[in-house]
Amino acid sequence: MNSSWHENLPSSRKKAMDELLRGQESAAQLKLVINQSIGFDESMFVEDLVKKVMNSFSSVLYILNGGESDEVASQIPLVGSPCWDDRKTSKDSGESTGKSAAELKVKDRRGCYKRRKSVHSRTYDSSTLTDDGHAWRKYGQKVILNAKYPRNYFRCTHKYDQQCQATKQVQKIQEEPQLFRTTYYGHHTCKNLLKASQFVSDPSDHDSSILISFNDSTGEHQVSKKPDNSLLATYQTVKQECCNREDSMSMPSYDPATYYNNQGSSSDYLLSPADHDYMSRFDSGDVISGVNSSCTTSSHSLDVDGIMIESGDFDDGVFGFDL
DNA sequence: TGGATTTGACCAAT
DNA sequence: ATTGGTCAAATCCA
Repeated sequence: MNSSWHENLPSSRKKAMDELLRGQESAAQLKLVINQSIGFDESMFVEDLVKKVMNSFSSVLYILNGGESDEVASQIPLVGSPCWDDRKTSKDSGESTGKSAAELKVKDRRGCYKRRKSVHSRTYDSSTLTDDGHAWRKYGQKVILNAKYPRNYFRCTHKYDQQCQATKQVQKIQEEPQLFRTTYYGHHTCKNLLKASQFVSDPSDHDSSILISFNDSTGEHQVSKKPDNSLLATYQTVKQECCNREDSMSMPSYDPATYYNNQGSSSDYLLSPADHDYMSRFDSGDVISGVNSSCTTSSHSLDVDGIMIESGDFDDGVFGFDL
């Protein structure tokens, strides 16, 4: 992600996008004002409306921007390319050509992945590893240079049956070994609706707050709970992210990711419990909100992130909360 | 026995 | 040449 997309646009389109961004910002501010002035029930209704408004902004921005995001484009293999994931097919074709399976395997894998650099990510720190509502499968662990703890790689369980491209990395934070840093890449395009009903936040958690860190240069943000003493009532999806080895991770359970599509200035926002609720409900729209998006590639979840990735290149604070 | 994890190897980016 | 992300065979486990 870089700043060129915005600079290179025709001036009329750029103006339109700037205007939309202002409208989006205003909607975000409106939400905050409303949250402070009305009751919980009304708040939920209003938040829903604001979310729809902001999604509309995001969708239009997305369309004006060409309807494509680096993230999505870079992570979905092209049909017919070596990465197009039908490993059975590639194996079968390998046998039919007479070349050794090993040789072909190596060739088939060429160019099948790229390093993440410009890809948007959401980083979330937590002292507990609890369920984020999705089924993950570990596919790798790597010792990282100058890092005391290894990095663990997870992909969505439905990568192959539903072509879901979501992945995440989990690593103990060296400075704070009691904390885990989870970085999410891509979006779930799987229909994993079973999880939604099980996604219940702990009422006791209302006393806690969340610290979100925005990083303008990278487009990243972090959401950390402080204090992190919450555990969800139900955890069920992470298959085996727990082990007892000292040099690895201790992952008793998984926290529902309270990361969410957000972007703004390089400031830290200390959210109120109400905001936490809000985030819990709308995060990952797919499984949590159930308001207007499902866990599909359609529209908003993707669009929003696509836009928000790039919005970091705008002036600080252009975006408040992206819903 | 099928699905999940482990772990060494492969490969692209730097 | 080094490093990080991914693959896939071997292994584990319910």
